Amino acid sequence: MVTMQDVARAAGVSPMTVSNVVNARPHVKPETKKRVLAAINELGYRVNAAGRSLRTGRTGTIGFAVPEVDNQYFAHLIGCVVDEAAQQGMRVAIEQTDAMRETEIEVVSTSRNRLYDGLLLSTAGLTDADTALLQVDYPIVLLGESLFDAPLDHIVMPNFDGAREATEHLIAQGSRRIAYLRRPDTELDPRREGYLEAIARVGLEPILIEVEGLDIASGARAVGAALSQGLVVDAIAAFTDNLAIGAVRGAADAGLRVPDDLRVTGFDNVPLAALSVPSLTTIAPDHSTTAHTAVTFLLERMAGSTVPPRTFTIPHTLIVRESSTR
Amino acid sequence: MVTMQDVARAAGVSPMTVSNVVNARPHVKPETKKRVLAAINELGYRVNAAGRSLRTGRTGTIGFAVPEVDNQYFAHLIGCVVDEAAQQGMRVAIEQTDAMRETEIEVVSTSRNRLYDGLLLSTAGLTDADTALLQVDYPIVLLGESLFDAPLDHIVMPNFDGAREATEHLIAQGSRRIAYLRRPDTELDPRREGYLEAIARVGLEPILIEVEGLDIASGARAVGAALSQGLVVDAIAAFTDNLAIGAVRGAADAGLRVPDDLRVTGFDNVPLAALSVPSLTTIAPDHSTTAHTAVTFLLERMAGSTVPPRTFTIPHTLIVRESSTR
DNA sequence: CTGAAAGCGCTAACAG
DNA sequence: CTGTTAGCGCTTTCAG
Repeated sequence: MVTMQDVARAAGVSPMTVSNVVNARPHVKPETKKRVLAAINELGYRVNAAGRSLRTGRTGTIGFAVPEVDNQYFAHLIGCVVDEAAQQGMRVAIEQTDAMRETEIEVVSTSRNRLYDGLLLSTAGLTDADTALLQVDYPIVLLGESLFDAPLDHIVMPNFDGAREATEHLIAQGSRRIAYLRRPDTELDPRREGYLEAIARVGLEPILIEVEGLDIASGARAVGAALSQGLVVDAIAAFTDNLAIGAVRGAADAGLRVPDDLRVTGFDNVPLAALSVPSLTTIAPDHSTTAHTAVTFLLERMAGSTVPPRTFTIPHTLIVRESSTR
Repeated sequence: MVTMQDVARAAGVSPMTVSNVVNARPHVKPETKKRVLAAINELGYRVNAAGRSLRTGRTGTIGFAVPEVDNQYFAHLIGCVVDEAAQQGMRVAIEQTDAMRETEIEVVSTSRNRLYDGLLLSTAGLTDADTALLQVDYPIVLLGESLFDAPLDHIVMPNFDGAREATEHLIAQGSRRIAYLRRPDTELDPRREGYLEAIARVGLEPILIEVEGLDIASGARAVGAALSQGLVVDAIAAFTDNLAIGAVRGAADAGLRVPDDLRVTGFDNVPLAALSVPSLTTIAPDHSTTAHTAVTFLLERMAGSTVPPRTFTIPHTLIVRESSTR
């Protein structure tokens, strides 16, 4: 391995000068700089990130822990975060937690994290009881659900309002038997609360269908099973776009067509939502604003900011497409 | 920051003993070990990855460079690779290259890579002329297209055979005006060659539709435009599932229904393929075998293997679904 | 079974 | 503008 020492020797300067050149610091005579660069090229020198990190205490990498990479919503968000971070000169390492509390805790607390200058944590499994675990000596920004309050910056989805608006839209379209396709495993779901509020406001009967997982197949199975068991509904508000797309498939399996027999709405506005057949009515959070705000908050903390923890609610719009209109 | 020194002092042992405990090495008296673990817990000690890396020369992280994270196919493959690597005790950092040659070169050659013990490179922009750039002092395994031959392990897609089989399937279904939805920017496309072979074998006329990008929207636009300009086809073999799903959308925009008016096949078998409406006939490469083989090859190289470069062709099957059958 | 010494590659602080 | 010194936290080596 070629070290700074080697380059310094070859160029007839000190390692410090090589360091100055490599880090583009001012006050290096052009002539010297040229000699150093030539030596770097000739020897094929690359700075050793471990040495630099050990010295500076920074790695230039932020971690991004997501429940699942293979999920339209997170895949898209990862793309946005990677772009945003790259603009600010940071790399992003992805950690997959499988939405499991243990894995999330492991990501936060094990040595792994020392490879990161900060962590974006899209948590799905942690609860109020775990907030103490989030008190670590590097910055964390929480992303996604707003299920508990740790003293950390927090980017939250417009869960309650978004789900309420989607449900109101279905009501306005004329649906009266509106089911909510609910996530499993948690009693705390602001989107369900939003749905329930809209339903209660006009005196309709709430109908809940529970899925096993958050993938498309789970949505298809749950809706297919419910319909074939004789459940009568004329609309479904799904917890996510993925589930909504699965619901369309499940309806097809039960011989129902969307939107003719059944209106469907999603949540997330993943890229596919605009392009599936039928295209999907959904709540669209602004993904790039999300990524931008999350990365900015984190970098500010990494730079030492001590302003009180902030909560940023992602702006959203209802996008009406084919799946809910006739 | 708590260091090994601190722990050693607190436990009344030497740093070396702490190291031995942390790394689960044998020959530490149980009693000593208990004392050390207690101190670690009390002080909240975490090993510093930079220090360890600097000393050992390894980081425990492999890089995975993909053209695009926000792409069904790669998102799914990333999930498989992360799982596979985790089983082997490795972390995965994702690099996004946007399929650009410059970015791919940057990933390979800049200092960034020193953070990785090895690199999985799913290349899309490099050509024969660039193979010299891939001669670096850490292992690289190439993934995906087989457009050039570098002296490296290479996992290749069953491009030619897969596309030929998909096209033959469309012919067997009765289609006679079969278009190939081709990727942009490259003259080298083994999938197109497979399509052309199948077409030529039965004396049909080849029809090529070119897309601008590889996302769903591009497929929709290209097919929608071609059909509305009067192109008459009764089947489309698409370069990828993404494009196929877009093609279904584009056909709908032009008033055609799949499979009634138009048969469609894809390539990749992304999770959505089974769950879209209509479900998508496609070539299914074995993703988990892909991930397993890629990670295994890379770890073998990292362990010092010097066997000649290997080429592994991913096994595949044709999965017939609704989009191509009436 | 445990410890002492040395050094991995880099850069902060200061001196010249 | 350039060099010297020192040390970041860890583990390898070898001695006890």
